[in-house]
Amino acid sequence: MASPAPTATNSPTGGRRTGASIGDVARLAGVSSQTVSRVSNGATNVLPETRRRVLDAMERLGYAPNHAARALRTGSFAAIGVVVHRLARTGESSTVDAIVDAARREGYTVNLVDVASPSPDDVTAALQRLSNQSVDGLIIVRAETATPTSLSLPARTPVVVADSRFVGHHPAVGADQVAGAAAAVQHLLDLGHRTVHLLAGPPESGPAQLRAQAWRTTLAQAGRVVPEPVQGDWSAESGYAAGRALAADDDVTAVFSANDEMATGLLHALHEAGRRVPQDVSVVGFDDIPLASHLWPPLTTVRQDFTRVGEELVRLLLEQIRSRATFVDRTVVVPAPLIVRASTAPPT
Amino acid sequence: MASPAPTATNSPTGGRRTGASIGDVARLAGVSSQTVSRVSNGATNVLPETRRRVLDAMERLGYAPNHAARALRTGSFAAIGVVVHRLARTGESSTVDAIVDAARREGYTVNLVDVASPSPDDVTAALQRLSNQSVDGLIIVRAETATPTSLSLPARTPVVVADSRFVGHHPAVGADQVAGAAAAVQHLLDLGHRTVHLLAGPPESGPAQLRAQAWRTTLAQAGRVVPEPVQGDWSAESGYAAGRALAADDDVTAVFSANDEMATGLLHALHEAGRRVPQDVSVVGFDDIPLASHLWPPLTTVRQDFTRVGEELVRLLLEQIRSRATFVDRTVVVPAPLIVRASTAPPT
DNA sequence: TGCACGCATGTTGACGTTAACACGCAGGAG
DNA sequence: CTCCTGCGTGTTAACGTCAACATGCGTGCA
Repeated sequence: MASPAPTATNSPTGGRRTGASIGDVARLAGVSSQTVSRVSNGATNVLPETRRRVLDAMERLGYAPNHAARALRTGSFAAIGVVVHRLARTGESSTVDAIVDAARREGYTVNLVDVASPSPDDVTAALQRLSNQSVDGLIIVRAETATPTSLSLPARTPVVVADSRFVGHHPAVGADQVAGAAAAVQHLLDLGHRTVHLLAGPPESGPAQLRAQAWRTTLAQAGRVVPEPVQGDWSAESGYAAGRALAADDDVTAVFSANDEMATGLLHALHEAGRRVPQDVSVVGFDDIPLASHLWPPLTTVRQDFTRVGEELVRLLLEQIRSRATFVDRTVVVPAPLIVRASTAPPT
Repeated sequence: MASPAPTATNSPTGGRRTGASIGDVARLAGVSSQTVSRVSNGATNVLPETRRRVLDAMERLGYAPNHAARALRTGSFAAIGVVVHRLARTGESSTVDAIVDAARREGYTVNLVDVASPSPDDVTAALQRLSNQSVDGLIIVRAETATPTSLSLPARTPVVVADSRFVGHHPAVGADQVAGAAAAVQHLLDLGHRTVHLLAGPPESGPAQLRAQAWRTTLAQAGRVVPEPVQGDWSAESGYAAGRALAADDDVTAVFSANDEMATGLLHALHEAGRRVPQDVSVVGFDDIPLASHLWPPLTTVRQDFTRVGEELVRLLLEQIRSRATFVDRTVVVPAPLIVRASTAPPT
C-alpha cells in the first residue's frame, strides 16, 4: 500500500491524469525546477545535500519525468521504430526479440509497426506513421518486395535495413545467404547426389532470391543439371504441397528447402509417401529454427543467427543516431554455418 | 533523386532535425495555426476552400504533426505498452502480432518491452520504464511468476493481462486452459488408455499450473492413477530430455504435453527409442503451433487462438482508456478446442 | 429595423521540460 | 586590494500543439 498522496494539481485547461511535475518537486525540495532537472538527468554540478533533498521530494511525490515534454524539448524520443511483416515467423520474432533487448540495454524503447503486406506502399505508409520525431531511427526487418528506390523514407531519419539488397543505399545487416545456401548445396553434392532440387521461397522475397541464385550457381559450377525449382511461400503448408510432387518423383534424392518450415512440410509429405529420409531423400533446410534439431529426422540446416542480426541492427542504428550522420555504405554480414544433422546422407 | 527542398528553419536554441511545424503551414496557407490544427484533426467547421489551401501547404512542406507536442498537450500518446517475456516463442509472437495489428486499426502504436526474466521485480521495472504518459495503457503478456499482489502497477494507468490468474484484479483475456487440457486428457482416456502421463511446463508459470491442475482433476474424476508428472521448461530440448525417460517406461501409453514444442522433443525421443506413435504411445500437445499439423505424425493438440486473444486484449484496454475507467472484473475466455490428428490412437 | 444566433476563423496561454544565460559568492593570482 | 575564474544555483524563454475564449460577419425571425 502506498501512502495517499492526493496530488493536488489544479487543472485549468487540459485536465488529464497527470502525476507530479518537475515544478512540484522543486517546490517541495525548496529549489528551482532547473535543479530538479539537473538531478533527474544526472548532472554532476549539484551539491550532494541538494541532490538528496531533490531525490527525497521525487520519491515522496512519486515523480516520473514526462516523456512527451522531454521529447518535445530535446527532439529525441529515446525510441526506435521497427517495421516488420509477419512477426509470428521465427526469424522475425527472434530478430525483434534481439532488437528489443539490445535497445533496452541502450536506454531505447521500441515502437513496433507491422505492415499488412510487404509492398512498398504499405511499408511507406507504416514509415509515415512512425515519422517525424515519434522515433529517432528506423529498423526495417524484411523489406521483401520493396527495393531501395521504391521506398520513400522520411528525410533526416536514420535507417537500417535487414536486407542485403539495400547495400549501397542504407546500412544493412544480414546473414550470409549466399555462402549458407552454397554450403547446403555443396554438402549434398559432396555426399554423392547427382543434383539438388530446390524448394524455393516466394519469388518477391530478397533472401529467397539470393538463396535460389546461390543454389543455381553452385550446381552450375559443379556442372550439374539444374532442375526446375518448386515454388513455396515459406509456410509448412506450401512445403507439404510441394513435397507431395517431389515425393512422387523417384529421381529426386536431395532437396534444399529455402527455409525450415517448408522443410517440415516436405518431411511430412515424404513420410506420408513412404520415402525414407535420409536413405531415399536427403533434405536440407535454412534458418535452424529451435524445432529443427527435434524434427524427425533432426534437420540438417543452415543457421541464421537472428540474435546477432538484431544486435547489429541496433548497433548500426544507434551509431547513426548518435553521430547525427547517415551512413550509406556500412554492411554487416553475419556468418550462416551449415549444421549437419540426420536428414542428409549419401544416396543409396 | 528528390528535389532539394532546403527547409529553411531557423534554430534559435535547440537546433534539432525538425520538420515543418503547424506555424510554417499556417504562414504558407495564409491562415492561423489553429485552423491548421483543425484541418489536421479533421474538424468539420472549416470551409472547403480553406481546407484545401491548408492541405496544399502541408503537402508542400512535408508537414507531419509532432507527436511529442501533441502528447504533451493532450496527455495522450496514442500508444500502448506491451510487456512480454520471451517474444520468440510462438504464443507470444502470435499474440503480439495480433495486438500490433488490432492497435494499428484503432490508430494506436505499440511500445514493446521485453523483460529479462518474468519475475515480479523485472516486470515492475519494465512497467516503470513505460510509465507516466509514455503510453496510454498496458498489456502484460504472460506474467508467469508474478501474482496480482506482487505486481506494482503505475497508478491511473489502465492495464490488461493475458493471464487468468489476474481475474478479479485486472481485466484478463486468456484461452480456456482448463477446458482445453481436460479435453486433451479425456480424449486419451476415451481412446482406452488406462492413464495419461503429463509432460508439465515450468511450475512457476500460471498456464502451466492450470493445465497440470486440469490434467490431475480429469484423471481423478475418472478414478485413474495419477502418475508423477515429468517437468519441462516449455522448450523442445526439455521435452526431448523428459521424453527419453518416458520412452524407457513401457507402462507409458499416453502423454499429454503442456505445449507443442515439448511435444516435438518428446516425439523425437520416442522415435529414437523405436517406440511408434501412435501405436505404442499417443501424444497430445497444447497450442497448435503452425508446425503441429506437419510434425511426424501430425500432432493432436489443443488450439489456442492467439490472434483472438491479442484482439480481445486490445479491445478491453481501449475500452478502459476511452471510458477513463478501470475495470476489474472483466474477463474474456477464448475457447481452446481439441484438434485431433494422427498422434493419438487406442493402445495396442 | 433590431437583435440574437450560428459559423468560420483568430488570439491567447499553458502542457513539462531543458538550453542558454545570469547571478552571487569564494578563492587565488597579480 | 582588485580582478578573474569556477562553481552551484536561479531565471527566462522556447519546443509544437490544442482548448478555451474572442471576434466579426451574415442570416433569419420578431
